[in-house]
Amino acid sequence: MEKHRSFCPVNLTLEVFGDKWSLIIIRDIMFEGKRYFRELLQSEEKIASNILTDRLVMLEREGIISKADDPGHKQKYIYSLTEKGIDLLPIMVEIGAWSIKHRPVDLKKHKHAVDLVKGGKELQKEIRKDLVKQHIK
Amino acid sequence: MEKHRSFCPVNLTLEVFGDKWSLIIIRDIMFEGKRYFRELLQSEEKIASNILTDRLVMLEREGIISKADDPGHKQKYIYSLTEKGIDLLPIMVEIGAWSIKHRPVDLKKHKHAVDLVKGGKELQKEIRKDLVKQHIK
DNA sequence: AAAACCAGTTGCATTTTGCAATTTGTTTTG
DNA sequence: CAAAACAAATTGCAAAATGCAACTGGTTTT
Repeated sequence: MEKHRSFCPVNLTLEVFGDKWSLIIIRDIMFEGKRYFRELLQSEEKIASNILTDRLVMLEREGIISKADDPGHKQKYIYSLTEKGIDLLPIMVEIGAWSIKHRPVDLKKHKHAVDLVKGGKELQKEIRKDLVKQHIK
Repeated sequence: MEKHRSFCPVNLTLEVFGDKWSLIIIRDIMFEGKRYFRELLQSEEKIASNILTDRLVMLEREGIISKADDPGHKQKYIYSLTEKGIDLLPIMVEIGAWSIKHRPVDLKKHKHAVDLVKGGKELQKEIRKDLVKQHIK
């Protein structure tokens, strides 16, 4: 039985990403190239394995990522972004822009984020193309 | 003593907005023209008064909104967006766009959101100007 | 003077999160 | 082949956040 607090666009997004971890996972898959549980566990912010499990299940249920067996390693799974997940790129970029302007971002450590924000729609389009290549089919 | 999980742009944004309510409040101030506690309490999603109090304090502490006495009503306070708050507009628009594309948004009820997304950067610039006029100085 | 309004506050039950240890099975190493 | 390391979780439990309803002290309206 699915239930929504409302059918407002902002709310419907918060119902998926309104927590401290979901977008961290998306960030690591999208920008750090992480594809495995163990890799995602290594985030700078130190996500706990039970939370990671919970979020991966939720993100898969919501159609934002997909999970597939790793060919050649029976107990490994590879996580991919779906198109719905890749479509989060513009949100991530705007979040980056706001954060760089208004929060104490470590600019040296996150130069790639600065570049992405400065790169505009053209760079975004390229990154999107790479993501599609890496994640979709 | 302030402490961050990391100095990544995405994380630093989540440290402020990584919950189910903060952006709902921003939405109501930004797009619904709400300025008072009682008005914000009337959100469609039914925020509880203690949560609202908590988030307004946090958002003010983070410099995203400001709180001022209402002239001519001793116990009323008026909440305004700061420039930092108004700068969230592009994030809200991208959230709206993603949600309209991928989540079960009620398009009839939220036609203004559809318009905003379709309006592009020009409309966004106008809305920004209105917000500055209404909220800053 | 009474009723309604205002911005919260309080108390308490439920839910979510955080952390460390453990589990079940699979690969790799010596 | 046996032992160690790796993989994706699961479990148990304490702490923090959330949700809900009732209440508070004061102000404005009727």
